[in-house]
Amino acid sequence: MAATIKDVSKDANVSIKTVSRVINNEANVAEKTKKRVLSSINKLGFRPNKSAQSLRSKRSFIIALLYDNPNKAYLADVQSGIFNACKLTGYNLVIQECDYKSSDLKKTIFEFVEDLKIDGLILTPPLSDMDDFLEYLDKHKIEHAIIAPSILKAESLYVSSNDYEAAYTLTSEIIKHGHKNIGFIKGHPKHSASELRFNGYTDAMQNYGLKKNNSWIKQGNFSFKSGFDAGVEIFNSIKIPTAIFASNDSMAAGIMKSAQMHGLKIPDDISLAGFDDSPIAHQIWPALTTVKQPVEKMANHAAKILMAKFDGLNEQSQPKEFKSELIVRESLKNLIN
Amino acid sequence: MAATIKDVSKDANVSIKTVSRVINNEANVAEKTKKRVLSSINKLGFRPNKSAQSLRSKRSFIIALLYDNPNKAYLADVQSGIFNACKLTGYNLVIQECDYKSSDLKKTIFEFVEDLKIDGLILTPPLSDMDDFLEYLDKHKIEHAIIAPSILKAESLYVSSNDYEAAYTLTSEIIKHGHKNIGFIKGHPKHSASELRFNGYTDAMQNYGLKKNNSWIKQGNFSFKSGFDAGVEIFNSIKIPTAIFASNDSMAAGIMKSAQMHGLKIPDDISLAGFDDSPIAHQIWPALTTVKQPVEKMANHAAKILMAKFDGLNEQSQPKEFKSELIVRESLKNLIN
DNA sequence: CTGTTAGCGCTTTCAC
DNA sequence: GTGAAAGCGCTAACAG
Repeated sequence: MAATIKDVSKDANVSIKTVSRVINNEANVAEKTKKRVLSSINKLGFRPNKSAQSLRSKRSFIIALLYDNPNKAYLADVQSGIFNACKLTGYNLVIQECDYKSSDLKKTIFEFVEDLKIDGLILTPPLSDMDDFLEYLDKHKIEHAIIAPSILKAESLYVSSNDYEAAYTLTSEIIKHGHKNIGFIKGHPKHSASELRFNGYTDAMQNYGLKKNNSWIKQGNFSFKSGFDAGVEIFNSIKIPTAIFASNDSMAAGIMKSAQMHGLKIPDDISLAGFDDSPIAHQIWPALTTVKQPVEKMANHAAKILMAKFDGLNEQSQPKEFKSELIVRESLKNLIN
Repeated sequence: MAATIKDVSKDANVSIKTVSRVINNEANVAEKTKKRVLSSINKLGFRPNKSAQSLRSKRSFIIALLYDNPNKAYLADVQSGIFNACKLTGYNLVIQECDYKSSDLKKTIFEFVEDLKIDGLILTPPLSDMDDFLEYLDKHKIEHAIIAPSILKAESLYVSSNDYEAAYTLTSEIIKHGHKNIGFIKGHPKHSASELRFNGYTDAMQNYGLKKNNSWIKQGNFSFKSGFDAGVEIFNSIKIPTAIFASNDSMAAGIMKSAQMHGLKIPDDISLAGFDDSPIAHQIWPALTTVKQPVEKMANHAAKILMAKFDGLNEQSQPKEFKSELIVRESLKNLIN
C-alpha cells in the first residue's frame, strides 16, 4: 500500500500538518524539521494523493490545451512545448478539442474546468481571438494563457510572434531578389495571423514602390486545396506574376502543384514562398522559402507563465514576443544578373 | 456554490446513498425514485465532484495516451480518434510523451498512473511492442489498449491493421502495372509495421515470380531524410529499378526529391509508392500512390474497448483488425501498352 | 429497494 | 514554529 501523509508524520515524528507544509513548500518550518520530513518522504516513497489534494484545495495540477482543428504539425508542436514545460513542474496536460463555432463552447469548457478542477487553460488560434469567450474566462476567473492573439492586452498572459514583421521581411527578401510582380494568397479570415501577414506584404510592397495587382491576390483558408485553387486562377490569368507569397506552406504547396500541372517550372517560371516551415516545406522539391516560427518555444513559454501565475510568481518580465526566422530555399529565384 | 450530493438528496427526499446509486447507474433503485432524483439533479445542476469520486473509488474517469515521437500527423489522428470516443463517455484524455528507451519508463508511467488514478492507457508504436513494458502493465494491473502491436495476443485489448496484406496488395498493383524491377525502402527497425510491410512486398514479388535485387532494398527509419538518402544510393547505382515502394509516405517523398534532383521524372523515369496516406502524399506532385489506414477509427475503437472494460462490458466481439485502402495516384506509371 | 455510518488523504482553521 | 480537529464530497460496507 502506498504511504500516506500519516505514515510520514509518524516516521518523522511530526504532525501531519507539518508534513503538509513541507510538501507545499510553505514557510514556517524549521530547517531541521524540514530535512527530517523530507528524508521520511524519501524513505517511504511517499507521493501526495492528488485526488485528496484536489478535493480539499480545489486545484488539480492539471492544465488543459484547447484547440479547434489546427493543422496537425502545429498541434503536435504546441503540445510538445506545453508538455515539456509540464514535465518540469509536475503538472499534467489534458487536451480538449473544441468547436469554436459551437454555442455551448462556454458551457462545455466551464464544466470541463469545474469537473476536473483544471488549474488553467492554454488557448490556440482561432480561440485566441474569441473576445466574448476570453471575457467569459476572465469573468469566471478561469486562468488562461493565450497563444498568438491578435490583440495584445498587457494584463493578459500571452505569447505572440512577429507575424507582421516576418511577412514584411520575407516580402522584402523576394523584392531584393529582383521580383516586382508578386502575388499573395491570404489565410483563413478568422485567424488573426492572416491579416498581419497580409499587412506585412502590403507595406513592404508599398515601401519599395511596387504596385499590388488584385488579380494576383487571392483569398485562401490555409488549406492545401485553397492554395491549389488560387494557383489555378492565377495561372489562368493573362499575365502571371514572377513570385507568389502564400500565407502558409500548405497553400504554397498547393500553388506548386497547380504550377507544375500547368507546366510551369519552379523557380524558373515562378518563385514561391510560404510561411510556417511546416514539414512539407522541405519535403517537396524545390523546397520552400518560408518563415519559421518558434511554435514549440512559444507554447512552452505560454505554459510556463501560466503555471508561474499559480504559484504567484511573475514571469511577465520575460519576453512575450518571439522572433521568426527567414529561411530561404530553392523555390525563390534571384532575377538579378 | 455548486450543488453537492447532499443538496440533491434533500431536494429529492432520499438518502445520499440513493443519489450515489443513481449517479453510478447501479441496480436496485425504484424507477420512480430514480426519476425523482434525476429531476433534482437536473434542477440543481448537480455534477458529481470528480476529486471526491476519485479519492473514494480510486478511479478518475481519465485515460491517457502514451506515445514516443510518432509523426505529427499520425499523432493528431490517433488523438482525435481517442478524444471523440472520450466525448461520448464523459472520460477525459491526458497525454503523456514517453521515451521508450528510457530506463525509468516503467517508474514514470507507474507514478503517473498512480498519481492521477488513470483508469487506463492507450499505447502507440513503438511502445506497442515493448514486451517487458506490457508485462509490467499486466503485472501491476494497469489497464491498457494497444494500437498496432506486432504480436496479437487474444487476451489483450488491441486494434491492428492489415499491414502485411496491404503491402502485398500494393506490391501486386505495382506488378500489375507492368513493373518487374521494384525496389523497397524498409521502415524503422523497431516498428513492427516495418517487418510486416517488407514481408508483404517479399511475398508478392515471390508469388509473381519476380526476383528481389538487394541493391534496390535499403534500410530506412520512416524519416524523410532516410528516404532521401536511400534514393541517392539507388539512383547512383549502375542500373535503377522502374519502381520503388517506400514503407511510408515521408520516405517516398524523400525519394521523390532525390529523383528530381537527379533529373529523373516521376513517374516516367521511375514510379513511386508510399504507405499511410499522410498529408504529404497528396501535397506533392505527382501525388503518391499509397495505402490509407483508418488510423483515427482504429484509435477510436481502441479507446472504446478500453473504456468498455471499465464498465465490465465486452466489446471484444467487435472486429479488432481494420482494413486499409489502396489509393492509386499519379506517381505510379502503367508500363503495359 | 433504501438508509446509516465510517472514512478515503489531504488542507483549512485556529489554537498554542 | 507546530499541532489538533474538522471536514471537502463522495462511495464502501453493511444493516434493514
